[in-house]
Amino acid sequence: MQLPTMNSKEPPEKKRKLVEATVKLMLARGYVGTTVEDICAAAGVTKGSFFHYFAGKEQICLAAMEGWSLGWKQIVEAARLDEIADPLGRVYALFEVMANVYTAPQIGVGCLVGTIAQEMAVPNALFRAECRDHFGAWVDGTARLLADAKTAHPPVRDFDPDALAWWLQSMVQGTMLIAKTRTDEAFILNNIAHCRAYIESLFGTAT
Amino acid sequence: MQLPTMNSKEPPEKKRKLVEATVKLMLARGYVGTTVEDICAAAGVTKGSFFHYFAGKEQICLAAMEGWSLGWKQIVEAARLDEIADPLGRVYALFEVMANVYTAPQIGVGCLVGTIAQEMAVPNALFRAECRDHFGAWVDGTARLLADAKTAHPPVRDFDPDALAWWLQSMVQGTMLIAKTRTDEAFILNNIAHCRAYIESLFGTAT
Amino acid sequence: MQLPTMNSKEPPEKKRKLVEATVKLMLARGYVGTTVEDICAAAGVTKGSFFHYFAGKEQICLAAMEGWSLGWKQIVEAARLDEIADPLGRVYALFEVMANVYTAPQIGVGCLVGTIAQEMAVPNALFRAECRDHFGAWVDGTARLLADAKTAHPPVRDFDPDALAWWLQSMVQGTMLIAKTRTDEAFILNNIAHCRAYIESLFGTAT
Amino acid sequence: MQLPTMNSKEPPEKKRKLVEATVKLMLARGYVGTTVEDICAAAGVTKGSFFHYFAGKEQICLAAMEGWSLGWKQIVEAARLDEIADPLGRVYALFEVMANVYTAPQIGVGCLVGTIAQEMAVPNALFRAECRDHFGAWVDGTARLLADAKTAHPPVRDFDPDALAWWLQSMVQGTMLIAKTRTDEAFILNNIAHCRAYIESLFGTAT
DNA sequence: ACACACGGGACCTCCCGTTTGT
DNA sequence: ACAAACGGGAGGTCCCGTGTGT
Repeated sequence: MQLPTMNSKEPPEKKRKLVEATVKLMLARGYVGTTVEDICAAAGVTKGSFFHYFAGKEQICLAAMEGWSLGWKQIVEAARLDEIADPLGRVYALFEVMANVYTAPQIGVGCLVGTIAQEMAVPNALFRAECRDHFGAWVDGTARLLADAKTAHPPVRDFDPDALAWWLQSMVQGTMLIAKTRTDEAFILNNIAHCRAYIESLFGTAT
Repeated sequence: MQLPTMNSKEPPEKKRKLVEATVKLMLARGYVGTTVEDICAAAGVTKGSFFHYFAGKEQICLAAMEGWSLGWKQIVEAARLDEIADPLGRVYALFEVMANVYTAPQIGVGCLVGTIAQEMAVPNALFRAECRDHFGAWVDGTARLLADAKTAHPPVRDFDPDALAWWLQSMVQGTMLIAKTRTDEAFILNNIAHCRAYIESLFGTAT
Repeated sequence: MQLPTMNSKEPPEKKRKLVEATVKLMLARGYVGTTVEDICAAAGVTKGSFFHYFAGKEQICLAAMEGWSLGWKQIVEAARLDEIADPLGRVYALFEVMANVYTAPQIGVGCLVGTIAQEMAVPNALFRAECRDHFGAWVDGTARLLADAKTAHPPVRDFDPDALAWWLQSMVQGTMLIAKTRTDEAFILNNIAHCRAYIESLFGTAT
Repeated sequence: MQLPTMNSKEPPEKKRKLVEATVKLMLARGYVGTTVEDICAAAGVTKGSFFHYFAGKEQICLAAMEGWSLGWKQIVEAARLDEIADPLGRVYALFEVMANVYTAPQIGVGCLVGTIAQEMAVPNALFRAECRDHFGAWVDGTARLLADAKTAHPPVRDFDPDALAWWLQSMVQGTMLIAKTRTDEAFILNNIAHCRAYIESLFGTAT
């Protein structure tokens, strides 16, 4: 007898490879431009396996977005923001994390959720909702940081944490989008710096 | 009887219709997701005519982006920013223009150049360069406004007009992207307000 | 119920059918004049299957030429020329074989390699090389027979076996070409007779 | 008032250019592989003119074959074979002419009639007949030379002038075909030499 | 769990010839 | 005589998903 997967809790190797390949490919070529066969080839898997694990392209894309969000969540968690005493410091630390990740050579430039949203949000209601939720989750986290900062440091200019978090997310998405057309990472750092400067101006901590 | 084109200088009616349809469709479905057949159907033109005017999908897309940029240029020109005495007022007026256009029910939400960039910038070098140039043109115009404002009003916090313009363009792109997943236009107005607030903080004109 | 392929070593039935149909159709209509749809219809196969087995029209054409050459090789081998004691007799026997095949109602008149060469050798480097090699293989075999004959029977007029073999192949190709415009097989036999007469004159065996 | 064509007897410049382009292109790419637009572009003419002079692709191809045959006729006539006293010498002189033309860099390698025949003789009855006639015309001329030679020099081995001429034409076609896959002109000269050697053997004039 | 033959259809490209106008 | 817009349709490619068997 043969043991299919040692740890029945972990997703099978092939399934993981497929999702990884999907993330990488769709990040670069978008949803429609990525074919199931491309994904299989990149994952070193046959189509038979693909359709064993996923009902179709749509499903693996959803899984890839889920994986993407989870990955970011882990990156942020790994930064141990909660160990930073000053709530406003946590916000600035988040900027640091983004600066580090976005300028490091990873799977590729861009945000998978944003890429899918741009292409599929209008024609496909499911993707629209899913992307909105992923954006929303990120925004919720950021809004919480901002709200905490606001509580700790009365801002010189009032703001709605939620609205500001959406604004920040917009900035992130726009930066990732334009970064696809440029090579210099100075642009990314510059954008982050301006965002930080704005936050500082709100809290009156500008030097 | 119908006259094909009275004025031989103007592009033929059908060609214009094709470009318009391309803008509208690609804005919503992206490049790959938009079919030449869709474009022809939307423009009320046969495929035979399509290939009479354009060498292929790529070419009509480039033409569509050109048209998109031109359209924006005309909108901004129509706003007669140069009639505003205060250079900084011109910057704020530009925000007004964007706010008006983005919240008006036009061809659809989003930016065509950004949509193409997201999907095609990585896999297609031609599109990458073209999108970069379109972004660059918009940025140049904005940077000029900012530079003029800087000359007229010494900022309380120094900034590079060019870098700030790229930051603003990123904001625009990110906002358009996320707007595809949301229905409320308050979000767009909120983002613009935050940008304006940042500019105000730079010039020390915040109330 | 039908078993797809019993012997996993043999190429699938459908693949073989496709190659056969390609040979037959391209022989008659040439490369460009033969459509993939025609091939599929003639083979009783769907286009989906076609592209499962072949990357494109070019590939199936190469396979068809390969099959054509292989078929001729088998025909010649079946003639058991090596059992003929006199090397010169083998040459004459080869003429017999050609006469038999060319006048028998087979898949159609003509040579597939020659047909493709005529149409594709100039514009397509791959086909040019491939056709040259197929011609070369046939020529090599014939040249060997001629060299053996020369060793056994000192010719009254010297000749280069290789050059003579190329001359013979030219004759074969020209005959097949012109045969496409004529219906009488006497023409083919007449051409072969003249070639044989020339060989006889070289060896001084003319009656 | 404007004179369309000075000499109303000569075909218009554009018409001639079209035929020339057709010859050149179809020689290289065959009939189906040559598009009307290609021809127009190569001739520096618009499609409007094309369809003014020719009813369609088929017609210009027929004209091109006619022109090709006429060209050869003129080349042979220019050789002034009739000024050669010995009829057999005329035959050998014809070989010289062919050797000169085929090894000179002309419009391209190959025979237009043979190229069209290979591709179109089977599926298109009109082309089949036309090609057969063009071949026949060449064969008739050669057969006459051979018949004259036979009258003047009793051959050591009898032959039918007509059948021998067809055999020679086959050789010519096969040589042109294979030449498309090779670059060395030595091959062409070698083939002609073998043909001449055979004729010599028939007349007993071999050295 | 996985491999692969297979089907149906969509998409881009482009071609031939006509129509319309100069 | 010539130029160009235009139409209809076909051809090559390829893609997603299913079925069948191991």
